Amino acid sequence: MLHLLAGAGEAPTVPQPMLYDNSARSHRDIAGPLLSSRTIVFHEGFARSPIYRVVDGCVATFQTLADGRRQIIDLVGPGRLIGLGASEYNRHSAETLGFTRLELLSAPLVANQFESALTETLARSQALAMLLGRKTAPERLASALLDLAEQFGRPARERKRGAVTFHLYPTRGDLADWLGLTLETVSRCLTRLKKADLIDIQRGDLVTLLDPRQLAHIAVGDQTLSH
Amino acid sequence: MLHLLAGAGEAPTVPQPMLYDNSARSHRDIAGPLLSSRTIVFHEGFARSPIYRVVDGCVATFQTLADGRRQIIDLVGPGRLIGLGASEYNRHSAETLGFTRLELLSAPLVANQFESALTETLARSQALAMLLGRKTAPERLASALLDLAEQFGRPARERKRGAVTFHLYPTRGDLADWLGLTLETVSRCLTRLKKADLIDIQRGDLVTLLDPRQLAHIAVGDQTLSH
DNA sequence: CGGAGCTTTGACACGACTCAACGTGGGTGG
DNA sequence: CCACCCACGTTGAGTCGTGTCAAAGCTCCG
Repeated sequence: MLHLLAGAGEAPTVPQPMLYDNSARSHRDIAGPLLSSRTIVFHEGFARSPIYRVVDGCVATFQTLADGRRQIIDLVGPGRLIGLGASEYNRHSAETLGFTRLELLSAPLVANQFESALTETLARSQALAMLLGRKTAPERLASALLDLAEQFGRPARERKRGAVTFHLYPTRGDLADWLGLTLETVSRCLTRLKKADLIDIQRGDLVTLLDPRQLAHIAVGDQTLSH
Repeated sequence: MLHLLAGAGEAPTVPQPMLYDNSARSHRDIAGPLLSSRTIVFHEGFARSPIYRVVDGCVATFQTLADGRRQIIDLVGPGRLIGLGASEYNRHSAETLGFTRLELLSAPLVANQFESALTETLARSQALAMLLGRKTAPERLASALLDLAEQFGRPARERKRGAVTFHLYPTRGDLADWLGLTLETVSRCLTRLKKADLIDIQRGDLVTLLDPRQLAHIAVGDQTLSH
């Protein structure tokens, strides 16, 4: 089920914060409505959205081709901003990947961190280009898991080799659309990573990186993954 | 032969414009030395470079993996800026792809257009991610040629269907590193585009787009290219 | 118990890569 | 001035990684 949060058709000169959540229509808080999974925050080509900070949860930003092919540009976790690269209209869409709380940033608050946030977003986008253009499927998965661990991870109870555990917001299909692969290839690579004892997945969405250092080696091609 | 332009090892707090060109060492002009092909302007991981405007020619920005795999992040033509996404150190390298004239931008000059230039760079980087993650080889080539025409093109003498001609700065290998392909695949796709009468290539580096509209259809997958 | 949505696994196909040979054009030095 | 060289480009044959299509397995939840 898809909910809409912001972005009517026309472009107000001053972007208007128009927050409402169909699934819980009582919410009108500027501060932070709780959005359910698969809520569209803003839509590519629509009037520029205001800028939000992800307080909790996960947001995917993505572009879509006419025939339905989708490329996820970034997965955004707590603390980071969404709605950045827009000009008059949004350059991409944004969708929540789980229960997510956003915080609307006021103009002065934004100005403060605008440049550094934009620079970081650019750096991540360029790292993604490197990944998409030149890395193999296992390298992409290793890179992705390390990134997610950094954004969503808490140190695991098991202290072995700095293991990290995190909640996996994206589905296999989301990961595929992020990493330029298919759902099946993502699944197969995760299986290989499990069999190599580099990761563990419990209950489908709880991931533990058992050996981040080795994953990092795989991520940059210093080491290959067996079949 | 590789020339070095900027970026010693250590990081000065205030980035120092240190322009010199080994191939013509008399140049010390801040205004605009003429750089020969394959000159490194700044290097990934080195102290942050100042920001330049490309006056004439072409600059490639790229990242490299330890094993030599290279991903070109952007090809930058006249009027656009390089050196943008850097923090304390450069996030990528930059190299000229032909005789190129740069202009050093002073701090106030930069501030003026910093945000819009950064936003445009981000938009281009995200478009590249879409291309790398989800487009086929012919679609990538069509997209690339249209982009280059916009940056380097002058309307061709022949007025047929809005044909455009431009000087092709990148080699087949450069295009491959930009589009996430191999040199051979790029060559084969260009041959197919020629045989379909969509483009023409004279003297190896002068490209004419004979039917930009149809190329645009191919670029977004609305139409496929015969073999 | 049954169904929906997501995941896993297998068999097969195909696009892009690899390896290799050959062609072409511009520059250099004998 | 020509022969040679070198970098770049083209083309072909065969391989391989990833995509496609299909079936079956989980897990949650009504």
